[in-house]
Amino acid sequence: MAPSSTIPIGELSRLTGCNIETIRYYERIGILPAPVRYGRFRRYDSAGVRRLAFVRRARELGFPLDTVRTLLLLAEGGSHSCDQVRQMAEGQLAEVLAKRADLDRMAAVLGDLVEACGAGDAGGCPLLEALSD
Amino acid sequence: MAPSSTIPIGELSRLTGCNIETIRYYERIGILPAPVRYGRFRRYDSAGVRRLAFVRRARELGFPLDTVRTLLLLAEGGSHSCDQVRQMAEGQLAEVLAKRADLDRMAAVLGDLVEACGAGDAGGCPLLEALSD
DNA sequence: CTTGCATCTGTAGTCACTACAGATGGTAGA
DNA sequence: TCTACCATCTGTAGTGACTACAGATGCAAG
Repeated sequence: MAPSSTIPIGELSRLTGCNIETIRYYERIGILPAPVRYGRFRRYDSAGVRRLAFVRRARELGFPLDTVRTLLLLAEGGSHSCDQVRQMAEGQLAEVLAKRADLDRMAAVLGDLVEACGAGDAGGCPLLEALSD
Repeated sequence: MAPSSTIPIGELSRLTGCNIETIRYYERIGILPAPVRYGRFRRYDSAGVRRLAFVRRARELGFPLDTVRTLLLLAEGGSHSCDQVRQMAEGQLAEVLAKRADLDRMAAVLGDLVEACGAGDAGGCPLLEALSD
């Protein structure tokens, strides 16, 4: 019944797809609590796996680690503050959309330049000329 | 007729929209050559302005500084190697498209979660639950 | 017995800046 | 003349989120 911490860091890494170095890094900066040790070795339980999986999923959505910290607190403390969570998600969505708009612009310009470059121009490379203005 | 280096770093910054600290940083890492000095003060000429503008434009397309270095060399040395330039641009375009695809996925998930969160759920925050799996 | 594996600690490197602290020199106003 | 302000200078450290190493330790299998 007890969580029985038996999972070594390598297996945690495999289970979550998170680099071992990254796991230790998360511990160092307080995203993950220091786990039980047997001798020098970290051992994790299922709660540890769940916590790291949570972090990974939040990171995959682009939430910065500071926000992940807050999300973890809210997830722990019961979800009374759905409003706050939604606000953070909306902020993150706005970030993502802004970055996507940037990338769209870059892709459009790059696409044009690659095309112009392909249409073998006499004299100079149109891409370099575009950058030189 | 001589380039007559009279532009101080502050004006170069204004002309190119590039932060002063960034200009000095570019100099330190060899992206920009060390300019003429009058006393301790850097003075730039129009060639310096053009070079930095080139760098800025390349950076706006997301080219990493190492690639910008190469582009500068190619732009200087006459544009014999349009092929190489096009290859770099294609690589960069692929990067941009891949990142955009990532952001699309994030935006889709975040959009769904924000929406679910908005539809006031009884019990728990659907967003936190989704992260907790 | 030694080879290999997993783990450990601690530090430094990545990328592209950005932010200071503290010094210097010149001009302009009171 | 004093002082306030401005731009510039050098050098170092901080950012975010890792990643990469060096070098030690301990255990089990061949």
